[in-house]
This record gives sequence, C-alpha cells and structure tokens, in this order.
Amino acid sequence: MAKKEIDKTTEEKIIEAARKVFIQKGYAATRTRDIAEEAGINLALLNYYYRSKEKLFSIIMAEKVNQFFSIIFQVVNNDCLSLDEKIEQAAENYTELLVQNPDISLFVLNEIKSDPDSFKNRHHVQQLIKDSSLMRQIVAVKPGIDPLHFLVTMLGMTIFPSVARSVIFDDMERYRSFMLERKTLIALWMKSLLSV
Amino acid sequence: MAKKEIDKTTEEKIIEAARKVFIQKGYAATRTRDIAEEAGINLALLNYYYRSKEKLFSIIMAEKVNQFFSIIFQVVNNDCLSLDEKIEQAAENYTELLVQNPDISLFVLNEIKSDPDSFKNRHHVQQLIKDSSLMRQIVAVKPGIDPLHFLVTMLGMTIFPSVARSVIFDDMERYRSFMLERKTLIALWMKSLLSV
DNA sequence: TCAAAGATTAATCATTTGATTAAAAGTATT
DNA sequence: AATACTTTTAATCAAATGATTAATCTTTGA
Repeated sequence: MAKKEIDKTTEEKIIEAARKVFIQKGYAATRTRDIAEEAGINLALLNYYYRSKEKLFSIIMAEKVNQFFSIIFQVVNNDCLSLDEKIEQAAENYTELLVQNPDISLFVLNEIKSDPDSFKNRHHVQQLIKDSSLMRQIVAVKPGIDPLHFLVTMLGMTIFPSVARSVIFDDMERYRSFMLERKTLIALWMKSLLSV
Repeated sequence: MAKKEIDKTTEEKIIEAARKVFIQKGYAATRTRDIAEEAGINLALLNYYYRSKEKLFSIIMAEKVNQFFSIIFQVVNNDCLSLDEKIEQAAENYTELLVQNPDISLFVLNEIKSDPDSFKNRHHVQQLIKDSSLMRQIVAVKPGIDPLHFLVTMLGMTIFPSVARSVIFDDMERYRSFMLERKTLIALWMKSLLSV
C-alpha cells in the first residue's frame, strides 16, 4: 500500500505508453505487447495493473475526449464572453491543444465513430451546443442561417489541418508554424463572416 | 475464362463487401471473415480471388484515395476556371461526394496517417497544390498570406462536418440536409474571405 | 457426353494476441 | 531474521484470425 502511493512509476509508465501507442495506432491496430514494450515492462504487468486492453483504453479515451471537448464547452457557454472573445479564445485554445497533441483529433473522432452510441450516452454534445450562449449570440448577429454552420466552420478551420496533417505537411515543424500563424487568421475570418 | 468475363458477381460481391466493411471499420478492425460474411461467400473464396487481406485492401484504398483527391486536383489545376468558379465547383463536387460517401474522409485520412510514406511516394499532393493555378490566383487576390491557408479553410469548411459526423449529427438525414444547405454557404463565405 | 478447367466449400494450419498462472524477486512490518 | 504482502517475470492458455488444402460441385469446350 505504501509502495503503491510512492512508486507510481510502473503504473505511469504503462499509462504513458498506452497513451502514445493507442493515439498513434488506434484501438484495433494496437497490441497490448506494443504497449508493454513501449513501457519497458512485462506484458503480464499490464493486466496486473489495468485488467484488460479495453479498460486501459477507456482510461486513455476518456482523458482524450475530455481534453478535446472541454475547450469548446468552456468557451461556448461562458456567459461573460462576447461573441468576438469566444472566437478568439476558441481559436487560441484549440490551436494550442492541437499543436501539443497533433494526433488527438483523428484519434478521438475515429474512436467515437467506431462506437457512437457509447459516446452519445456519456456526452450530450448536440444538446449542449444547441442551448449554448454562443448559439444565441450567433443568431442575434446572423438570423436566418442555422448558427451551427458558423460553429462547424470555425471548428473546421481549426481542426481540419490537424486531421489532414499527414497529407498536407511533410514535417511537424511546418505543421506547427502553420497552425500558430493560422490562429490569428481564424479569429479574423470568423469575425468577418459574422459581421453584417 | 469465359466464365470470368461473364460472371463477375462473386468478385464484385467480395469487392463491394470489402468496400463496405473496410470503410466502416478501417483496416485493422476488419476481419476477413466479416467481409466474407457480408459478401455471403465462403472465406476461402476471398483468398482465391484476391490472395490476401492486404491486397484486397489496397484495391479499395486506391479507389477511395482516387475518389477523394481527384475532385480537388480537377478543380485546382483547371486553367479555364476563374477563382470564383473553382470555389463553386469544389464546394459542389466535394459536397456531393461526401453526401454519397459519408465515411470516405475519415477512412482515407486515417489510413494515410497509418502509413504516410507509401502515400507520399505514390501521390505528390503538396507539390501539385503548391504549383497549381488556384494558388497563383489566390496570391494575386490576397498577397502577403500563405495561400495554403485559404485552401485549408475551404477544405475544412467542406470536409470537417463529414469527419465529425458522428459527433455533430444524430442521423444521416440531418447530416445530408446540413451538407446540401452548406454547399452554397461555403462558396459564399470563401468568396467573401478572398474579396478585398 | 466427357474430360479439363474453374468455382466453391468444409476442414484445418500456423501465427498472433489478449489474458492467466505459478513461481520468483522485492519490500515492508514486526 | 521471519513473515506476509506486493511486484515482476517466464511460461503457457485459449480464442481469434489470415491463409491454405484437398475434396466436391459446376461450367466449359471439344
């Protein structure tokens, strides 16, 4: 017990390896042996600490889903922020996340797609978006157009380059600088599209 | 031989099943038995006609990569088209493709990511884009900004809703109508972003 | 009609893979 | 030091999975 408190290294090594391998290859293409090797531990230890591939995966998945969606939720329903401020913060925060975690989008979107119901039971994205203050602010400025189109445009501008990274960019550095440069453009362009 | 010419049904049944299952689940999550069952044939027939899972997969993959990229290539380098016409055609053609093939984007982007080099050896997307007439047209209108930002914005607007479909939409019909409605908006918005 | 070629199947193989076990090594408590 | 408990390992299991084989059924062409 005392050991367990102090020596987190093995558990942590496994989680870190799982994070890396699962996100890089996805659930189906990942072998538990890959994770064990990456962590530098015996395969049996993985099951000793985390019981099964699936349980280990759901820890990583929950972590990444939360990371991926918390940004948009924080911004979208923050009543203190003006529409322009929401745009700026979303662009800023997402860009930062996607530069630090280049594979998170494809991983999350892909795994949700492979089991959409379990995601929809846990998270109610559609409802939360629909009733958000962001949506009301957009409708106020641009009535007559489904405000979801604007949100999707904003997210598309931001997230798409990370999803298509392997097609668009040769190296990480180019991707990084493109994303950072883009941060400003996204805010600028979204404001422009929303202005009358 | 005569048989082979006339009776394409078995080969076709396998290809169609492979197309469906591979695109829905990806390479790693697909079992050859799934394909055989979907095709209503014996598992051995799959190997009889296509030798291996990997060979069968590369047929589907090549087909889908071609479908996915041909649209952009056709538009991007068509010297007869004005910038506005390019925008309109790309929006039109991509929307149509993504409505008919809702899973193609995630499938293609994901499988490219899992083996980027083999893709880059076959297709030189970056070079083709860079030297395209579209890029020159954009620079002419908006000098000082990397024209790739505009292309990525356009593609993001168009493709992102299909990539995030399982998160954004509950049913296919909602997705479909959203995409069709969006077609016009994309052209409108891109022209607006490119106008001085 | 009949033999050769092609198509199809059930059974089986070999390997991979997630998981378990039993023993060994390490650590803490008394 | 002795014991109990935790951590780690090598060996192994059982199921899944891609692929093959050998036999059977079907079609073709002379």
